[in-house]
Amino acid sequence: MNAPTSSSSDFIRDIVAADRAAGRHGGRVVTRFPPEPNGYLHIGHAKAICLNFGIAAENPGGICHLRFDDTNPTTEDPEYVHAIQDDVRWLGFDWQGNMFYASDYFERLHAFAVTLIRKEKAYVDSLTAEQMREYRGTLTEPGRNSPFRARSIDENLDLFARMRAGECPDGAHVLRAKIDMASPNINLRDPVLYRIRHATHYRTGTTWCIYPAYDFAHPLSDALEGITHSLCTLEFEDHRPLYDWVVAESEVPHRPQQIEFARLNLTFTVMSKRKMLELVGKKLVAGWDDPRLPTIRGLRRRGVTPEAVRAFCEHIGVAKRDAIVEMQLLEHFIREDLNKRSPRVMAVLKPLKVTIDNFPEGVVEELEAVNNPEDPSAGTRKVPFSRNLYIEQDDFRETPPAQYFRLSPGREVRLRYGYILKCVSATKHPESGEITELHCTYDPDTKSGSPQAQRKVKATIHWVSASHAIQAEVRLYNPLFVTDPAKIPTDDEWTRHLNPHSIERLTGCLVEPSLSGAPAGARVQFERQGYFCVDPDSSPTAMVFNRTVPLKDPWAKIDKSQQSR
RNA sequence: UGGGGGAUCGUCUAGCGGUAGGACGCCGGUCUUUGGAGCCGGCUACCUAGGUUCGAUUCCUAGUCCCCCAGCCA
Repeated sequence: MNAPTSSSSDFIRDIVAADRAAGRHGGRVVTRFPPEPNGYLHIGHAKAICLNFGIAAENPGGICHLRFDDTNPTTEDPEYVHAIQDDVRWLGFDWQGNMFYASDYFERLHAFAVTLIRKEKAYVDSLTAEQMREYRGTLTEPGRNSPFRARSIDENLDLFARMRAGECPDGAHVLRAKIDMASPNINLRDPVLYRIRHATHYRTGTTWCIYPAYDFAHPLSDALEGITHSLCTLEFEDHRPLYDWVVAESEVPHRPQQIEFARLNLTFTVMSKRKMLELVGKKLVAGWDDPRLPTIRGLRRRGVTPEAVRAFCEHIGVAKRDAIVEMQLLEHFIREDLNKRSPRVMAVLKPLKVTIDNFPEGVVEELEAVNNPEDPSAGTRKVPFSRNLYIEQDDFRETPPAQYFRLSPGREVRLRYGYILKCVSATKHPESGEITELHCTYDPDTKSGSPQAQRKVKATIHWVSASHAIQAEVRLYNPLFVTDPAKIPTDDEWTRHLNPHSIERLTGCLVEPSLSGAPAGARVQFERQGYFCVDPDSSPTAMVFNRTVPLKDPWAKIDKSQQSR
């Protein structure tokens, strides 16, 4: 009992393992990731991707297909098809040539529909959408049979042919399964199998004007591809009897099995395509790759690595209960991953000028800095040190509170990789009283790493050399919502709950010169400021950095204790 | 008062009749030539009520609460 279990174990993997052990499907395991190309992939999709591709990879000979569920011509676009492939690949998965489109099955799907009509398992209904809704009944009342339900096979065949031939306007008829209008499961009350849509499909053009519905196309696509385990989210549980009905009545040789799991929800963000589309459409975010969005592209632009996403997905597990995962958990995996791979550099977000009065003018000393204390192989670099520096405004207090060990008049701190610095005086703006410059002295005997550098001071601060530092803009990304979306009561005007400070732009930041020419996507950790990623918009003279994980002020404890005094 | 699902620390998850485990988070300590890192310690959970059993988170019964379903979306 209570034996430690592998992190990649869940009820679905148990089912798959049991099926293999029982020799079902000839011991084969074939899964699929079936997005509709009507939007960009997000972290919720990443969960499904990791699950489907993961299960395939764990089972000898297992494969996972990528299939575009493109059965609705009005919402789909090749832009999404490309983006989806790109994102799946970026996440590190390979469909090994097994990429399919439901639209490639349209002819075969149509043939199945004709077969169903011949078996009197499907009929053409000519009720309007509103009438159909009335006939369907409610959750508590059974539905009634459509007056068209009794049409003859020949009439149905003829009508269905006319539908296909384009003789009927949108909405004139639909093809419905003949199941049971009194079923307590509403999905079984003669669901629509085909509808008329005079629209141009991004792949089949105007070849078709009738399109199969999800409930018809999906199970048959699975069957056609030999999918063994068709994993989908919980809201399709009620569709499983229909899924099985379609597969059974269509008499396909292969019987895939639908298994449902809970979709991923994250605090302080949205995962619904509809809402994301609204944010993008109303320009409340910059685009699908806005780093505040939980899209794969947004995460990527923020500097999140595929390894971090996969580690997160593996950790959250797969279960049937509804869950809302805390954003901090995702951030934990991002930090953990970045911590190992990000070189540390010094940066000053809110600069305060410092002049070292006893350091000669015009002299530049090269100090050696460690690139990554956790990875010796990352090596070292030279950082220029001179008479004029900038430090972080927060690293100086004119009247230091208790427990504040950084600079203040008369106090000493160590400059990271450099010398001990002593503050002599602070210059103030004559009117605002704002500190504009610090005059300091340094102790030449305290160079970092030198044997004489024994003296200890209470704090170490970071800095950049004024004449060497490069200009930067830093974008700080905060939670998208002020209130957790799960707690927002109504659906309308939900965008009012967006955090007005979800992005803060800091211009005039300074970073050390080693970052000059850092490519877009390069990840760094600014000493004490967090993890940042070079944005594609970056220019060599004024770099743009996106923060990957919201910052918790490391000194907050001190400041808090100050406030409460 | 229809049908389908689900309830374990604040959060996510393990458990399959035998001392309720892990992770995040939080709290405290420690280290310090960055820390938000590292290290050490602590925190809090089986929806309820019955029953079966030597023993129930696990099995049974009855409740309670939560989620999903009435698109010609997927």
